[in-house]
Amino acid sequence: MRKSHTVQIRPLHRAFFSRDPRRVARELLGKVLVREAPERLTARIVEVEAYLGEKDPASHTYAGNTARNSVLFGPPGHAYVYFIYGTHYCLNVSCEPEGQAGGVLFRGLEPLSGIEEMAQARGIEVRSTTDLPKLTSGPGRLSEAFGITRARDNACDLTSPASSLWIGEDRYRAQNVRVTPRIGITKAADKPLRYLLDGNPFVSGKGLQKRPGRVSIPQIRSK
DNA sequence: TTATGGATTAGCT
DNA sequence: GCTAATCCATAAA
Repeated sequence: MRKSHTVQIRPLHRAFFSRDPRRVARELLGKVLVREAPERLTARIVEVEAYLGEKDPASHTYAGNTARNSVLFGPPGHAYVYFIYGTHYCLNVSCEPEGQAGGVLFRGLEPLSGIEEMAQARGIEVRSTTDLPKLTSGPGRLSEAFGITRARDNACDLTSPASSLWIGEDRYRAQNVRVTPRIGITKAADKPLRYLLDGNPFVSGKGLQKRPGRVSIPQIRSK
C-alpha cells in the first residue's frame, strides 16, 4: 500500500561528501534531512555554512584533531554534533577524504513531514504558517526539532538510510542560491561561506527579524 | 586546578 | 539592544 503523498528519498553517496566543504555546502541546498523516529521527520536544507578545516580559524578543527572534533577528520558523510553555550546542539556533516578535516554546518531547514513531532520536540505551538520557522530556522532550533544530541548522533553515518539520521535527495532542484559571510563567528567572519536559498522563510536571521524597525544588515541590500 | 568564552536562543528593557 | 542560560574544550597557572 503506497501512501498517496509519499515521495521517494534516496540517500547521497559517500563520494558526495568526499569533497571541498564549499562544494558540498552549495550542493546540499535542496537536499533532505531525515530522522527515522517512530514518525519519520523530513525537512529540506535551505541554509548551511562551510568550515574548511585546519586552515580555517573559525573551524573547530583549527587546532588539530582532538577527542571532540575527531569525526571531522574521519571518513566523509558522518555527523559531527557539538554542544554550544551550555544550551544548544549543532549538526555538521564531515567532508573531505578521511584524514582531512572539513565540514558543513546545518543552519536552516524547511519542514516537510512530522511537523507535529517537531513542534513537540521544540516545546512550542504552531498556530499559523508564520510560526513554522520557529521550528527549524537556526542551528540550535533545527537540532532540537530533530532531537539531535551528541550522545545520540555524533559520528552517525548520514549516508545510510539504516541510520536514525541521514541525508537524501528527492527531485527538488535548488534555485536562487546565494552566498554570504558566515554568521555568529568572530574569526574569519569576512569569508563568504554561508549558502542559502534566497527568500526562503526558513533561512535564519531573516524572516524572523526580532524587530521590524531598522534594517541595517548590509548583506541583504544586494540585488 | 581554575578560568574563559563560544558556529545560540529566548525573553526582557 | 541586552543578557541569562549553562556545558565543556581549551588555555592559563
